[in-house]
Amino acid sequence: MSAGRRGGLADEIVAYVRGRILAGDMKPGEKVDQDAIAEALDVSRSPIREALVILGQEGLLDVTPRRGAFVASITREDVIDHYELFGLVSGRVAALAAERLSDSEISELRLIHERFEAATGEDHSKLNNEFHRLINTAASRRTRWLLRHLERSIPAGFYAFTPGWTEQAHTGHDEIIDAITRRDADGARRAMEEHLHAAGVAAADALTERGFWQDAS
Amino acid sequence: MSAGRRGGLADEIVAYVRGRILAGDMKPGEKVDQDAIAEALDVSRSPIREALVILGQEGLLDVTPRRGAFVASITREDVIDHYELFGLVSGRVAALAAERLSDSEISELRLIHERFEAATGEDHSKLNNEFHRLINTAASRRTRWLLRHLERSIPAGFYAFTPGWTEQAHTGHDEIIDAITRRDADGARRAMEEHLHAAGVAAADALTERGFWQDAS
DNA sequence: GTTTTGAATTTTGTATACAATATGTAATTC
DNA sequence: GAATTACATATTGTATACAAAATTCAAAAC
Repeated sequence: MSAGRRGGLADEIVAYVRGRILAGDMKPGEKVDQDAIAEALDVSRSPIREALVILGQEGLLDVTPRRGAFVASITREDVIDHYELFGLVSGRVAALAAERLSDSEISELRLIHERFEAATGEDHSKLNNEFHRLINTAASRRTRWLLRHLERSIPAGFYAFTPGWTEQAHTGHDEIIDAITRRDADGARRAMEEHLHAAGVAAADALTERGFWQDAS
Repeated sequence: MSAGRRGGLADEIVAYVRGRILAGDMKPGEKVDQDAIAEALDVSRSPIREALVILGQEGLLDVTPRRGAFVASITREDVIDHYELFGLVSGRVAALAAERLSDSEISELRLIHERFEAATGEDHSKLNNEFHRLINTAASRRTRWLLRHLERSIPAGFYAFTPGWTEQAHTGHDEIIDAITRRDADGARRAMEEHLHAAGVAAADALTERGFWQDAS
């Protein structure tokens, strides 16, 4: 950890380990060696242990008291299901948004949506975040808290926006906006649930691409 | 931490701090002093820091990089909302249970329910857990994972079964069982959502009783 | 040949030590 | 007198040290 970091090393280590797992670099069931990370990143085990605790809470690691941390054995079903749950909560929020968002907020949403359509590469992820974040302003504090957790937990909101998925996402956003504009709460819920289900499939496919799931050694 | 503990001190510290917060002993906004806990429990700061990370993830503490951990300012609305979300997920599981539980499992559920009715004091919490756990067998692995988190997070599943709440819980369970027996998925969902909403109100009231929310100093 | 047992080694968990930042207090300035 | 600055203190974050448990591997027993 070369840069003159002054605090919050654990967060960087979390990002590092999560990245390696999601990249398919560390396989499910594999042991996470604290000393190995310590050497790789040139840090002590203190912040590493805190990072492993966080990843354990997120569900990416199984942490057993005296045995250590292991990469969780996540199945395709887990990922699909995770997004389904994400959709359950997001759907409720979308329904609220259809009722509570002001007209000007809806205009802003549409603007973000149009920029998404025109955008390229990296920007898609950023604009996607903006899109969902604006909708989520309709949710309670606690709901937003839960969404944040679901988002960073497991393989959510990480995968690259591949050409195919970008197109699909655009269609999904389109339907969501339409329903919200119509003030159709139930339609917004359904559209959001379907959108996130599709996102789950896309995420699972992306993980398959990366050689996630199991070790073919 | 007198007993000859061999590993997993952090979990005990989590329980200790969470207990103190939920008991209204540590007030929202108050700083959590690592040294103070270290002295009180006679442990080093290493496991304490891991405990604070966990409690931060749970939402009971606000942890800021170089400033320390503070008791989160949880409002009554947060608690109500938390249970609402809990109900959203549990409701979906109840709907699944109405479709998927075998007849013998439903009989078992009814048995637990009858024991709950007859039970006294401490047993209510245990039987309540059994009741919900059996229903949750109908859920996917990931859903159970989320429920576990929602359950231990914030003030959920902690409060004492006061006479009034026990009665209310019994009524709620009754309706849930009826709907499941009728194989009425949507009815089970509604019954579960209502049950957990009532639980949220009960929890919020219990916290009020304990002098939670704010410091009247 | 397989299983069991028992040290040697590795790795985790906790404690302590040290460095850097934040906090609190008092003196100084306007 | 209020605000600001400089210094002293306290507290956090990270590194290192040490103790205990788990894993490994080889020798011995069956």
